[in-house]
Amino acid sequence: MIAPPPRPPVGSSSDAPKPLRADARRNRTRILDAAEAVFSEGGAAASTEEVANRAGVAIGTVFRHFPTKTDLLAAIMKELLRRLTDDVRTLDNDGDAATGLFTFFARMVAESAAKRTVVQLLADAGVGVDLGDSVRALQEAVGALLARAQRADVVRADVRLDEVMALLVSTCQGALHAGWDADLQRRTLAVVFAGLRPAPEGTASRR
Amino acid sequence: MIAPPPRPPVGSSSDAPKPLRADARRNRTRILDAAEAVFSEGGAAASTEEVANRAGVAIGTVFRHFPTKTDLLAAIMKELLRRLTDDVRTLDNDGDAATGLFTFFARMVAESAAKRTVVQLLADAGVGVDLGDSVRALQEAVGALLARAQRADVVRADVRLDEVMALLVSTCQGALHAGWDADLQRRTLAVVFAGLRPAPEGTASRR
Amino acid sequence: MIAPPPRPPVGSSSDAPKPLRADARRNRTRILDAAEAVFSEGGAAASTEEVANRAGVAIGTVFRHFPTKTDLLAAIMKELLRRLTDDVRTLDNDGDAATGLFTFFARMVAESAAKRTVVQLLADAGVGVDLGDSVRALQEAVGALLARAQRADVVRADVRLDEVMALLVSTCQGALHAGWDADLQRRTLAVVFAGLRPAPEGTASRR
Amino acid sequence: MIAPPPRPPVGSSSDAPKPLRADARRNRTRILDAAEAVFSEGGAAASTEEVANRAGVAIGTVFRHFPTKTDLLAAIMKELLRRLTDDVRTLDNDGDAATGLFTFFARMVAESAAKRTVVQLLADAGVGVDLGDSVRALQEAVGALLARAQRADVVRADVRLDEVMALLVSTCQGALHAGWDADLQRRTLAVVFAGLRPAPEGTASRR
DNA sequence: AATGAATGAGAATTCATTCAT
DNA sequence: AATGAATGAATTCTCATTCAT
Repeated sequence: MIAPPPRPPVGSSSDAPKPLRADARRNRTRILDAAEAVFSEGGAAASTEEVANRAGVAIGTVFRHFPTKTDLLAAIMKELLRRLTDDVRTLDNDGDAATGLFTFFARMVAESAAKRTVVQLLADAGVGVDLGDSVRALQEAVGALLARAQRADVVRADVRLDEVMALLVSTCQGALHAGWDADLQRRTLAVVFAGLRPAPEGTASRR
Repeated sequence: MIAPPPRPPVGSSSDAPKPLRADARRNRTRILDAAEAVFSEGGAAASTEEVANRAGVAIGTVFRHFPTKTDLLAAIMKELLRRLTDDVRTLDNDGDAATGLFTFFARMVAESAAKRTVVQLLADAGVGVDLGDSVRALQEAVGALLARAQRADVVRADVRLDEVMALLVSTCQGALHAGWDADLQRRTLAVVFAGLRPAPEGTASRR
Repeated sequence: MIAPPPRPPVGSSSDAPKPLRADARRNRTRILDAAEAVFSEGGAAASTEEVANRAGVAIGTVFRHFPTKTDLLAAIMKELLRRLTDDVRTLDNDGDAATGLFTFFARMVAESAAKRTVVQLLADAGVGVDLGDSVRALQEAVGALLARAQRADVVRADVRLDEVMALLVSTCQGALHAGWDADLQRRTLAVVFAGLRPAPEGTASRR
Repeated sequence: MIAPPPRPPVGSSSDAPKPLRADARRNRTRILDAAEAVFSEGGAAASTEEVANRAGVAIGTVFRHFPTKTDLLAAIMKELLRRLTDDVRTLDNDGDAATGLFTFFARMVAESAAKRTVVQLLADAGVGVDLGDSVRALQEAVGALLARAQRADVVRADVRLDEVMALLVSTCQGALHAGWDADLQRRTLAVVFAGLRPAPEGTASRR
């Protein structure tokens, strides 16, 4: 007579992290790792079967942990966003208001260049994956970094979080194209960073 | 008077634009138009059948003109790149060295925001599609624009074509994400443009 | 720019019987025949692949003709209902008002006993398959038969089409159970028929 | 006082109701209840996992009690048949020879209409489920009821148990189709009952 | 005995591509 | 050249059943 617990809606924020059996937790991790690798290489179009192979589990196991492919994609991306957010917060607490934002920006772009993950996934499968909270968390963390940078007067006061995020995402997305070597990365960021810095004394910034 | 079949352009693999029957040429055009629309809406994952439907031809006809789906994708993108290249050249011949590069940049980003085409395709199917010549042509055209802008002293002398293209692609890719309204577009570009402009007199640009 | 003709909704009554190519029509027939056989034997749970094998076509061909398994089931059942309806109409036009209804009833039960088709399918997959028109057609045809039988005074006047159909379906469904040999069939129908006949003179039918 | 394990009924294949631990017996009951509910709602295609959920046990527990899904289905149906048989016997011992058979018939059909159980299951999974003894028991009980009804002269003498069972199963099966409301049920049964009653005096029943 | 994770064989469906008409 | 039917591999997802904990 007891109704079965309804499957939690995809992407819901109540990620009830109920304690898993040891083997289950081990597999979950393996699957996430495999998925990150597989989707990084092949984009969201890569097959779930390939993920299972790479993780060394049967296909059914993947689907037991992530009932749909979308759930799996969402899980990877949330994990990634969590790591990034932590990273930003650390930079924010570390000190050096002058470089925090730029450091993070550069670091994220570098990582994108190495792994297609973030961006490729955002571009491909972005639709239909609900990441709400995770994205917001990252945004707020970056917001703090930006505020500090502005207080330290290394970023123009009229720059808003909006466009910083936009530039960040854009540059990361760009970074995964063939031909972006470390040098191009540096030079591209140099332009962006120059654009963020305050125009010196008498210079009217033409917007 | 019918021109003799022109020698295939260097580096292209069998573009042989051999003379087509009138109906065939008409179909080719329709297919390209339909494909651009379909792939813009649904990404490279959209089906070739859908393209055929939209073009009002049978599926076989699509494959007669473009032996593989990849060929079709390549053709669309070449066509697009050609249009862009023409656009740049026009701007270059028009005059106003001071604004050409910025105008083109802004125009392309705006178009990206409206149609997913360029970027979506680059992101999705980029792999395996050979666009060599077309991309080079666009790059050279932009290069000319950049050179003029630098001569007019509205872009820093040490900025290279490389990073301009990188910024262009990145920003376009960013532009198709939800939430990029016209205002965000303007503010994001403002940062990039500010980054491209020469640092006024005594300011040392820290790179 | 021309929108593709939308796939007609499942079970819609506009079965646009557009002229098919010869091979396509041949395959369609083969598939329907195979499907009738396969689903008769294994119930609606039988696999579409099995249908394809039996029909001697590839699985894709089955799905080209019937976009979902449900469509295929609906098609079989409509076909069957059509045959039955024709059968009833013939009996209705033939003459002998006294026996028409009983003959049809018996014939249908006999057929059910031989092939599980009708009933099995109705029972299994009935849900979700829209047969509206086809069923109504059969019902009306039987209604005519019933009316004649009542005018000929071989069926009680107070019997309604409703319960005749109910008895028909029930008996057919029963007929496919193991153990229904011809004799049991005859005896079971005898009871039903006796129940339909008018109670003689002074007998009050206790309902 | 606990009864000793009864000797397994003749003809059954290893029903060995060996004494179970208290919790095991409780689980067995819960599983059976859950299974009846689940399969009634979703037909035999419903998943065993769903049964486990509804019963509040793990899937492994279900399979420990019933090694295959078929075993579980068989168990439900046996249980159901047992209840029905008890019901018939009670009616048989109760008195009122004139109405016993009709009452039971009507009651069973009504129950079918409410719960798909009996019939749906018979139709869906009937194949491969061995119910031998249980069915026989029900049949004998109904046979007794029939004999009494015939002795009381409310059922024709030439009606055999065979066809009574056939009518019963058929009508139950029919009863679960959509549209069988209480009224249709009554009218349909009225025809069947009229068919079972003796033809009054001078009327020759045409069989 | 119970638990619940893992397995892996299907099942339905899609789609690029081929080929007979 | 065009048509559109046929092909069949690939993909996502389900579920009965097994097995380690």
